[in-house]
Amino acid sequence: MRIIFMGTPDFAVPSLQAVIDRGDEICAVFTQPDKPKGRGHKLQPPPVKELALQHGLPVLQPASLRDEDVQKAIADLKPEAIVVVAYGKLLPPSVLAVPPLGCINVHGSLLPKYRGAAPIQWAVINGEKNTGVTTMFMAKGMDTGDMLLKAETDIGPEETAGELFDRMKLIGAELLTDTLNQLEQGYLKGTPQDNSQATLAPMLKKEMSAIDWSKPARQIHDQIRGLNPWPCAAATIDGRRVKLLTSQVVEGSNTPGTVHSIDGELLIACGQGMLKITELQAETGKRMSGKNYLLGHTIKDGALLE
RNA sequence: CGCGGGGUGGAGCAGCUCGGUAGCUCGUCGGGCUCAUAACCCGAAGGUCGCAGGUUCAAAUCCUGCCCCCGCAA
Repeated sequence: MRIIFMGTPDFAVPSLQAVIDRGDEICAVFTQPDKPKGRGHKLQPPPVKELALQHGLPVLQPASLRDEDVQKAIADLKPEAIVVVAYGKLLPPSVLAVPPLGCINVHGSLLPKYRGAAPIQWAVINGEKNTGVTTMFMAKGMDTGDMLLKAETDIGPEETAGELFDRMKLIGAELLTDTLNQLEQGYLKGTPQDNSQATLAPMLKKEMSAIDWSKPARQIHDQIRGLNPWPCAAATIDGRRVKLLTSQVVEGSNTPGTVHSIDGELLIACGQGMLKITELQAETGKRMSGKNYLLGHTIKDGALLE
């Protein structure tokens, strides 16, 4: 099949690999422009670009798809299908109309739930027991198109969004392969979404890292693992900003926000139950266990801010 | 030249400003003690203080260069 692939981050890499492995004719790979990243603000290529270049695929990085020249270029490529995986840009209607087989998207949720930019993280934050990947035909709205195939997966009670991400990008790649295979054979049809069941999973914001310790430990635990690895739930201990990376819900109770050192473990009282901080990272430090943190940082029993 | 923090026995930290005995918590090993406890007590092993130069009678500490790690920001 003659395909244009559009994608940007790590999540899209296995999907691009899957298309490559299928032996499709990839006439172009669209990805976001290189951006200054990391210390030193060096320009860094998106992961998808790196893989594309390794395979000698033509890479295009337009700032916008609304540009008429860009749209014409896409049309001139005459793709049979456009595959979009976490591209990060909206496709205008004129682009959606280009490929005869349609624009196929890989989305990290069981649609119509969790439409939007951060479906995986929100599923964890909300304490969902399972989630999945959906492939669909793209339509005008945000993740509103007709659904093609789904693959479910359980969410572990301690699993972080990052870990789930790493699993789901592989599931997504497999599902994409199945979807393309079946589309090629011509018997796969889209199923409309039940809009009444739709929920939104908007982009995460840094402000979400603040913890309300009056909430039940369970909820805070979900917040911590859902925001890991970015932006990460954070607390201020002795005036130092500390990211809380992983945790466990334990028995106990005290004024919400109170810090305790019990059995050498770092515990924080919540509105209901307590939270054992199993892994954290201080401002300038490496990530380490709560135990190790306590070895080098004397913490008096006291309240936490933020 | 985006801003900033850090590399010290196995782990996490202090010491560096005001150069001169290697410190703390934990772990490890040996011994003791208790009905018991995240136990406790006594003792021991274990460190090229990231690397290389420089200043000095003397450098973990001051100066220079390099390597590695990390936070912010994006």
